[in-house]
Amino acid sequence: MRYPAEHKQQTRERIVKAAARRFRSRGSAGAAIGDLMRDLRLTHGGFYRHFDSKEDLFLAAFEHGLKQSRRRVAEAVARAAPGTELQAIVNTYLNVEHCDDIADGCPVAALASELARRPRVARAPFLRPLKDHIREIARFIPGNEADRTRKAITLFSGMAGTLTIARAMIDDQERRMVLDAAKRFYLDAVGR
Amino acid sequence: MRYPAEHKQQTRERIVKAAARRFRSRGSAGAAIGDLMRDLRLTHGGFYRHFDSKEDLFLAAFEHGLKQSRRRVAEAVARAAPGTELQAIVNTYLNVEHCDDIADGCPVAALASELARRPRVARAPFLRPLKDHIREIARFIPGNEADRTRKAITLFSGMAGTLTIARAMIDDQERRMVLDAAKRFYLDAVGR
DNA sequence: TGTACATCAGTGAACGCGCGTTCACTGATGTAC
DNA sequence: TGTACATCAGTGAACGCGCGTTCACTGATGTAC
Repeated sequence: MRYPAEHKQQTRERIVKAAARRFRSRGSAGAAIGDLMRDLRLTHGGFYRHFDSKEDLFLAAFEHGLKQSRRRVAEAVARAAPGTELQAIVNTYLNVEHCDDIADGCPVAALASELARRPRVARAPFLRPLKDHIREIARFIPGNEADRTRKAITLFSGMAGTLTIARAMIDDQERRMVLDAAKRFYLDAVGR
Repeated sequence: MRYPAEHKQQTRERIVKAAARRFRSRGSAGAAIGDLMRDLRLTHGGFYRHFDSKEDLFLAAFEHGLKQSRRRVAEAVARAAPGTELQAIVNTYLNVEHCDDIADGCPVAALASELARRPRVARAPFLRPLKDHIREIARFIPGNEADRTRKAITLFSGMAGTLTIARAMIDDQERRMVLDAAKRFYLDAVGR
């Protein structure tokens, strides 16, 4: 059967969205194309009308996840009182909801170690949007240009590491402690 | 053929050592038992004389990696002039050699996201030695007991996150920049 | 002291399963004439 | 205006491969008698 003009694009977006959740939750190796498509009421064969390979989808899913993150940051900044933007960013990242919601959480916290294992060439397209994201955070850090960038990447990668460790914790209270400790630490250190 | 008394224990250790390197380099899904054993001039069948399952080995490999890390920290502390232990720890972690040597590097930086995906019960044995490690770092942080622990876990998880991001970078100079920025940041923030 | 038997680390074939990818096919709609 | 053909998102069987795990077997050494 032939589908309306916009149909293909919509299907692609549905696949990317679902994949972005799945990859973050289970990792690349843990997320099977067949399962993904079945959940969308599609069959696995159709997948290759939209993507060249699983790796192709992985990139699209990572980009989608980063876009979500950037939107979250932008919203937090918009809601923040002038001068408190950076605190808002840290609060949006280091909280229990974000920690518990890996499926829709920061793709860097969920997938960076897998990214690091890919060959150099394969990493380039992942890094471009990642750097854009970091640049946006840098805007709200005091200091000169170079200083802001350095602090932004330290803050961002540090928060991602903390989120990952917090997710490995078993006890909910401990998880909260880890997140709160880092929150205070960064607000204190970067805001200075 | 029957082997000398100590032989089995030695073989087990060889497997754990090789696995600890392989898991960190390639992740759990990327490291196959067959390849691992072949590299050790053994056959895959023999593996199950030493371990119940791949997961069993994964735990042993993680513990081994953490032991390596703790030894490195202990050595850095021993070499450090009194009062500079914390700086020594940060310098030992956030440097290009550690960054380039994922196979023998911090297992938390390499494997924490995989750990976080395991079911709660499966995580407990991984967390025990991890907490010991963090407690050791806490010894060299100024402040009261609770404060030290909080700062130690923030520092450690933050550095692990930074190391992971640095490993994803393509440009060597950029990698160095990321590591140096974090080094300065943490020395400044924690030493205070 | 010598002999028969038990032990068990290691071997390698085999099993079963999951997964990424391919491919011939479907059939409703758009298009050319 | 009507008809024949092209298009192409989606289907589902099939392929090929890798991998974790099992299992019957090997054979040198330790042990019981």
